[in-house]
Amino acid sequence: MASITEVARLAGVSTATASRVLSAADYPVSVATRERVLEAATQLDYVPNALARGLLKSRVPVVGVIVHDITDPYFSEVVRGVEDEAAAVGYLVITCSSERDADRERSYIRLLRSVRAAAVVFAGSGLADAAHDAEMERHLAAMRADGAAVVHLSPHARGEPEVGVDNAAGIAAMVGELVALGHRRIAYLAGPGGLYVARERRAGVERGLRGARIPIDARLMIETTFDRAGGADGIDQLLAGGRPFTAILCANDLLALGALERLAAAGIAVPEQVSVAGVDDIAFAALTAPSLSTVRLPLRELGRRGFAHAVRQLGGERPRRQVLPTELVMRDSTGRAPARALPAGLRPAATRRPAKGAA
Amino acid sequence: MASITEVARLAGVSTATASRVLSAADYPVSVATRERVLEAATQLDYVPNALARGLLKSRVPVVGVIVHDITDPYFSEVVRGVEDEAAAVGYLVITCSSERDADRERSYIRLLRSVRAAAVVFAGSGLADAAHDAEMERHLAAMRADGAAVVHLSPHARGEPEVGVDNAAGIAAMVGELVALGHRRIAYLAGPGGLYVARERRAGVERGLRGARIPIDARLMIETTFDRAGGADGIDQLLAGGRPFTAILCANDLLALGALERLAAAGIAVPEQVSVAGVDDIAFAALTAPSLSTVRLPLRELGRRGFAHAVRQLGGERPRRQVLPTELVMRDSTGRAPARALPAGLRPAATRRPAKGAA
DNA sequence: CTGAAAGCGCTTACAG
DNA sequence: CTGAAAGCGCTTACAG
Repeated sequence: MASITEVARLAGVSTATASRVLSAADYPVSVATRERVLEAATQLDYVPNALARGLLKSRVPVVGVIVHDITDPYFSEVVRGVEDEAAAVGYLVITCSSERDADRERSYIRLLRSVRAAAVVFAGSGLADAAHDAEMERHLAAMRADGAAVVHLSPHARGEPEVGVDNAAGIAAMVGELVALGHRRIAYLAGPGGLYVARERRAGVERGLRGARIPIDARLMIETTFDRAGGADGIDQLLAGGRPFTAILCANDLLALGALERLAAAGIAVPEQVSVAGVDDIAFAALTAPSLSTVRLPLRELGRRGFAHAVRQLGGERPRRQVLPTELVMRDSTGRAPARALPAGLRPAATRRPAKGAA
Repeated sequence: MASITEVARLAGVSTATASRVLSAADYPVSVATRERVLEAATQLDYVPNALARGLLKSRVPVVGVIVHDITDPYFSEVVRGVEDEAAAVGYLVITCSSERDADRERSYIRLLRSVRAAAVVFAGSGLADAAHDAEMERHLAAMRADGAAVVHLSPHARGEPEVGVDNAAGIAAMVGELVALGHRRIAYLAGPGGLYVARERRAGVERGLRGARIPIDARLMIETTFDRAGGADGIDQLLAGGRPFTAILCANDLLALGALERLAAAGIAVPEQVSVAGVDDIAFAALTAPSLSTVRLPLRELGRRGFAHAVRQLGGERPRRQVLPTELVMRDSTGRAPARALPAGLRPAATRRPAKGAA
């Protein structure tokens, strides 16, 4: 690959001059010289070496995005947002699926530091773990000290995200909507208790319940993982638990999908016997049967804004925190509360359930 | 951030020695010296500068993956496979959503070259376009000349992929399965005619049909985009076309999802009135109602093998081409052929359709 | 408006 | 087993 030296030679100028026309946007160079350099560059198919430049600036136009799993539609949507914005300014995006594993996260951060990524955005929420947090804080401090931008899109140990979403308000609104439909016994599949975003959403549910003067029944609040399997498990626990409920709110759509599947398998009609709702509005939420009512999060926009925030940081600004609005999307999985609450209202055929034992 | 110079100084050795213990895996260094260097490195939280190293080797441990859209579950799955394998050897993966747009693809390749990515894997299929192909070939030749690895996971202008899947065999098998279920009038939503993978799949369908001695009816072969909207459009065209059919095979699952939605909206029962099948087996294929019969492609494995192939290329090997097997997954969207074929068998209520006009 | 030269942080012959 | 030195491809004061 041709280097700037070769371009300079072909154009009959010094590398300094070549560099100035090729990268310093507004450095004064005579028109004739400029043209000769440009001509030489295209002739040699010159592609600037970002490593050499990065070595000088100790920063390369690359942003790392730490996600739980790029395969999870929540995260691929956020990454796409980052990518759209990044592409516009010539940045490349590195995807890091950490599986919320401290070791993987650590090693990704290290690699990102080693390539001198200009920015890192944490798309997912932090997992409460003091030791890991402390170490992560050290890494991030080092990155920042080196001039890199760090942006969070979800709550974490070190506080609120630079660009986020009002999880609590969104889900509280959904509680309100369910209450308006006549539901008073609302079960909640809460996601992992250690995840900050899950805590925030749970707080929103409790706020919504309190707002409707509905006492919080701890036995209807189930901790789960954050995937479809968690949704199925949650349903099993609720049915086994024996506490009546007419609606199931899920801390995210994946949980709701799992719940819907499990409910269908048990022959329980949605929304006739139970209403189900989620949070996120991933692409597939509109395609389930019945289609899923959910709290829409502006995922792609979150990614876009997150990257834009990083760019501003890099530019020396101290951009202000942003909270993007959520939106209720009521589809077919929610309806008026039935006369008889589950699990008492279960049809005999559906009472079969795993022998896990009741609470 | 501490440099190797500082580590060397703290350890009381030359940078050459420090470099040798820190990176040259098996260079002979006395145990005592080695320990002092390692000690100094951890004490200073030394993170090697991949840019400096990359500048020397003119290659950085980073792989770019060109996808159509990271948000498409097909591609996020492949990317995850690449990532899993890459993480194991300390490589980072850069995601490039090109939207199959020549300009975006071009600019991504340029950026990838500028950061001296060690490898680039093309996850998606090429789009037939002579001018673009020629330019791409130039870029790739330049990358290869510079020692970078280039791997394709799908057919393209320059031929067969280094690691691929037998698209034609997979879909031909699905045709066979439908024939076994009594279908003889099989419609096909073919995807974009310009896409090599779509051509390959179409050839598979035709092969399957010929194998069953079923004449190919061009009016049942519909060109579409490769997304849900294309599936819906395809259904509209088939219904408007008036040619009888009892099954609809789709060139990918996204198309099948769109078809399923449109069919449901039209009140047509699947599989009672029509069978529907796809290709890919994306995660959601199991969750549709009815669940989708499809040709499973080992997407994650494709990504893994693709990256492994690149690594071998980088190691100077000339690894052989691989074709991964596909697998038929029959779920609930396919069944025995009905007595009356669509669209003649349509219930009156479902004949309403867009005023697009018939073929 | 232009150029000579130093230096970013590494690795690697070359010499000892 | 260890070190001095050159050089990868850029950018940027500094001088003119």
